[in-house]
Amino acid sequence: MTTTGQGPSTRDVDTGRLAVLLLRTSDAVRADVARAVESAGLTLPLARAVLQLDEPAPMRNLADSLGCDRSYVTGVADGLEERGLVQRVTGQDRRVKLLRLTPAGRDLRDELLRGIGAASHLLERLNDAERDALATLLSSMADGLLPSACPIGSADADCPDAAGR
Amino acid sequence: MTTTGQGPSTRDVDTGRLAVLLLRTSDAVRADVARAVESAGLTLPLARAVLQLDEPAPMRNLADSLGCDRSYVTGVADGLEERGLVQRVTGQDRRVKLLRLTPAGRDLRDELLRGIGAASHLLERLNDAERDALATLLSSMADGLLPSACPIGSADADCPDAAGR
DNA sequence: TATTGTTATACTCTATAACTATA
DNA sequence: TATAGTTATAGAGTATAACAATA
Repeated sequence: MTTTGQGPSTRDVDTGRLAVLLLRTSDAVRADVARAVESAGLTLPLARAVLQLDEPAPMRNLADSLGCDRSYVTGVADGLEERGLVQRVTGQDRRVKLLRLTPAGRDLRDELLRGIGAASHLLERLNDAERDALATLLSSMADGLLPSACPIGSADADCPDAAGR
Repeated sequence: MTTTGQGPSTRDVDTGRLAVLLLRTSDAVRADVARAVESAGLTLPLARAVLQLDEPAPMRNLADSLGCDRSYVTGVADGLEERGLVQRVTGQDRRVKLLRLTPAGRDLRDELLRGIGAASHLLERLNDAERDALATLLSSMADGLLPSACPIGSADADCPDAAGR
């Protein structure tokens, strides 16, 4: 794939092609995931929030890890609360609200993971070794992206000084 | 990454996690790409259309390969035509309109690829071998997705019976 | 009758700005 | 003064349905 030795900035062009290929592939995966998620009665954004909530997290944290604005998380939390999937829990810092999965929310999260896996047709084209390789590569890239919940060892329960903020 | 031997449907769960990781990573790449594209004066959808148009393609084909509706491509084509990046060319089947990059369009496409490559910070974390591996994996997955332009050897210029339709 | 591209319209996702309550 | 969450609103992206021209 990497076309070698064709002058300057060729490397950027190759990287550009790789980025475009990644977008194209991920769009198809996204469509697979969206189908699985909708058949579980959720929209994609709501589902992604549920999948992010392995641990209770301040809404602000969720906004960061979802890459969206705080205001958007309000609506997401409303939707999830209506469905009985999360609870808002006031933090020690009383400005903060943590989102915590209910038992129903945890069940749905597990079901979502299975459903998404079963519906991911594009990933089915890879054998076990290839999946491992892909996971490793993506992890290298994603390393450093903001994590879902609180950084380990945060001084108090509401993780006051999360990575970089 | 693949947690082995923990009961049934564990494989689906692992696949689900991989799909979620892919979405998360691709979102970050998308953000990188969007920045590069905007600094070239285009929106992301317009840019993706330009990048898809290595060869002139019927609008319907572009809709398929972009994974969107025909009606949306009308607006995309309008935007690109306004900027002098593409021309609409009536096909042999006179219902069909091909989108063809102008010289300015081709120049911009090349510039976009360079700009995107230079702005893809996440991909910069991979060395050459890792990029090749990623490209290979993504290609395996994307193989079979509808191609941008006409399938090679289409009977007449407007590729009447494109893959599967 | 079926298909291409177009138009008009509406919906979903998401951000911006201003507000409140804490800190 | 700065930050967390909320509200109201606006914008981007995209689809749906009905239509004209062509096959």
